[in-house]
Amino acid sequence: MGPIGTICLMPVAKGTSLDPDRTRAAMLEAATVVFYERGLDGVGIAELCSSVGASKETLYRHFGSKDGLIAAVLQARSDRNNAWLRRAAATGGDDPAAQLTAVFGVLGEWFDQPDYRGCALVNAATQRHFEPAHSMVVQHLDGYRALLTQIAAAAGVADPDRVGGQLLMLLQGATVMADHLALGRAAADDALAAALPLLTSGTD
Amino acid sequence: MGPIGTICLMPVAKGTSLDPDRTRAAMLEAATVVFYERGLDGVGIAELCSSVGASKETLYRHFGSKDGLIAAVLQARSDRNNAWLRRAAATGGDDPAAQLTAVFGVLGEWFDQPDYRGCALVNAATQRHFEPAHSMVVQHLDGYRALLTQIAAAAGVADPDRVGGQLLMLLQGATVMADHLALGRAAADDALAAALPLLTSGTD
DNA sequence: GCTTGATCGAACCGGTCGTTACCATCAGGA
DNA sequence: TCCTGATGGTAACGACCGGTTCGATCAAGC
Repeated sequence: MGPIGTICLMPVAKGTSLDPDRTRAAMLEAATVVFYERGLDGVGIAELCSSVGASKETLYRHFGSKDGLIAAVLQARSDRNNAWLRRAAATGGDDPAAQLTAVFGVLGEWFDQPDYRGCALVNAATQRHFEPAHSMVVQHLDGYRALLTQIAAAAGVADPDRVGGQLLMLLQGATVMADHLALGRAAADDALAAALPLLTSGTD
Repeated sequence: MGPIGTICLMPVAKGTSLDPDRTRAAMLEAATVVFYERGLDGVGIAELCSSVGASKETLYRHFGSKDGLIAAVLQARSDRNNAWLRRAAATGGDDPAAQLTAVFGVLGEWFDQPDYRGCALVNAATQRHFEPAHSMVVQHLDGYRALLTQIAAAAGVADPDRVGGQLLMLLQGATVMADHLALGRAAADDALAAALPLLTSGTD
């Protein structure tokens, strides 16, 4: 397994700074990719720094510690993924079924990407090692659940909270199975097929 | 975080052997508990050995390496969990819905246990570090899926393979959510409620 | 009684890791 | 022009870990 590659930004010389926090952004992006691909313990600080052409001291000035870097990476990923799903749901207009279909549609696209490795937040919390991961994954999943509950409520189901949780179960189950069983978008399609009836079963 | 505690068996003196492979069983049980609780990298060989009162040499004679020990632990857990679900399904008699209810019933009991930490196989594959974990989790999930597909087929659904996969999604999603969101048996109940309609929707 | 083999305890090795410190360097502002 | 500050590079530190080896010890079988 070679070095990280392809992420190197910041072709600056010894003492240049080039941008106030462009360095921080480059580190965050490189860490996001490599932590997701190889796990939080699969890459060390030294390799991470050398891959972006930065020094350890710079990393520690920006993030304080490896855990601080991990927390920043996870927060960014959580925000981005939640925004993805919400933007997708918005394309469904006012139809809850269309919203749900759109959500599982982008999910399927994600599953098909060759570097798909499951949910970064859940993975990080699983390979726990530091505490913030737990509260971050809770916040992350609650963000998903809020969106799904909102869709369920718009569909007029009897118990939106419960249906929202069930939809999140299907989403997470598909995420896990697409990862370990390499199912690709088929996992999202099957999950959607199981999810759609939930929107209409308990309606009033 | 103190030592492992409470697992210590084998109160044997220096050169006694007490049992041919009782030592092996004790190591396997201690490793099963602590690997599940603290992660594969959360405990070292030295602590594991001292917790059961064994020496490193004995561990390496029995398992060859830490990865060998992990593989043995995961295989035992996979076999045991699959047997659990199959035994539960058997209590449902010939009624597929009753079988499914029984399966999610034992799942709920599991979720309620205070030391519940999700699926050990999936967790191990997530915090990858050695290759066998991947094929083992595939085999593990396929065992689950075979059972669920069989139930779906008995219910007479149009596409048992597809429904089996959807049921496995609900099972895995509930497993993940019960872990990180500490939902307990409610997760299994909600998953069952979403699963039962799948048995009757596409029947012929 | 002696041999065989399993075991413990301890030391040891090579490696990796996160973190800190120091230094030379260079850009930009006073 | 000089100072300030962010930077890259290097080295070192302390801790831990997986794995190996060795000697002492004791039970069991011939």
